Amino acid sequence: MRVEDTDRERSTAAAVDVIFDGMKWLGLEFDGEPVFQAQRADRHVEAANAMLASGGAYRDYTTAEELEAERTLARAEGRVVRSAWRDRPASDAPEGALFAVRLKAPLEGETVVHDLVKGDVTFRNADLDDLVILRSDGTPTYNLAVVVDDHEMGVTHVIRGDDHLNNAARQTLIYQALGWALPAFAHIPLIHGPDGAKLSKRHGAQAVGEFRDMGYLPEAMRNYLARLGWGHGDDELFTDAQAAEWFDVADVVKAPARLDWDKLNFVNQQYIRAADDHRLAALVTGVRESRGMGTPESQQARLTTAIALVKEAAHTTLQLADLVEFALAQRPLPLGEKAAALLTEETRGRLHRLSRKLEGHDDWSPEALNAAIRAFSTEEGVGIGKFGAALRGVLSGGLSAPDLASALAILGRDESLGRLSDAL
RNA sequence: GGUCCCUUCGUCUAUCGGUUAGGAUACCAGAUUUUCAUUCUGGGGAGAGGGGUUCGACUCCCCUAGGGACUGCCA
Repeated sequence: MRVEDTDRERSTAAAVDVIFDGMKWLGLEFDGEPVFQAQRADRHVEAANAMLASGGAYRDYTTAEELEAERTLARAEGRVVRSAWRDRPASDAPEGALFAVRLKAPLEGETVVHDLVKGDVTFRNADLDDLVILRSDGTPTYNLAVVVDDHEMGVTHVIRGDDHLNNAARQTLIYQALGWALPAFAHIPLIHGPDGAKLSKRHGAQAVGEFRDMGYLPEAMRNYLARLGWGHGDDELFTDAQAAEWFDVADVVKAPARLDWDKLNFVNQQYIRAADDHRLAALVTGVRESRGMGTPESQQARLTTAIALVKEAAHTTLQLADLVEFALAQRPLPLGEKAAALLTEETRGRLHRLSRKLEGHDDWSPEALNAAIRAFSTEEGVGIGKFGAALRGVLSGGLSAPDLASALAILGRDESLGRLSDAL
């Protein structure tokens, strides 16, 4: 684990925390202690000095204004930016002037990046500019730092977004200037938003933590994300172990994939079904808390029962919280307008008789209750539709609720009969 | 502008020269049903366009178009 924090401005403690939190939540663990790149600046500077000494780099005294002018000119001429100091003797340098250190890249020939995903990508060296490796304040830049750290940390595979494919060529030049062996490169496509625009850190970034807040399970995210840009036959749902066994960078798709909320929701639903009810209860309790709703310890058992009976309908834990809300509402429940309208004299009588029947009912399993409701319907000589909606309204207080038998089972005998008697 | 990358159903993908181009999701229809959902069954839906190479191209090559990345003393 390495935090690339060479940009001291952007890399705040909060920004770094987001990274660690996100990884921890996603369940992506790492070996050893994290390395903070900025703390290895001395090593990076040493490498830059070595390049300076061997002629692989040069001091650039160009001012910001001059650089800007050169940039416009270079663009107009359709060529890459070149510093005048590349070939000027350092003795020309103004006394005490600040300088940046640039890689002295070859002007001729070509550089080939052997990429595990994209294949061999060839760049003409003339199209590669002399990137800055040390800023005028003496701090190293990302491109130098990664090369030095990857080398010294023994990194064998550099797998990153394909927005770095161009950098791979220039970093290759740094490796060569330093006389180091290259790691294997694999540039994987970026993930785009549903509209096809790129989903990145600078454009309304979707930090992983946001998915947690939206009610997604980390294992569902792992599965969904793995399928974005990669496939293994017809397999859609698989474990981490299977993914690890099947995955090979070489199989990664070359084109960027779009994030599809519908499919993410479907995958998440599958994982919610498979998830442990107590774990889900804890998550739902958290969701309720963020909504300003408490879930007392005394309600936990009912919450867990409710989750077991309704979770198959939930795409997210947010929806799951909605689905169990009726079970945790406090008596007496307000009767919604619709439910009140359904409570005609006839229906009241019917629910009254049903209530008496349920009082004497021992088995409060959904199956038994379902049978009881059906039997009652037969006794009354009417379809369930005649009183089902009203019963639902009384039990749920207008909130969404599962089928009647499940709702009764979730609430339990006392609460169910209590809600009925409140309304009647 | 320049360099580089990419292009199979709406979306995610399978296919690695010979398939009725498969699956998932989404969508539509039907069934189930006490709301919503779930579940089940069925259905429509794709190789960007044009040239080659080949007995045969989604698969290989070229061109065009479209999309994207980079072009920073950011990462």
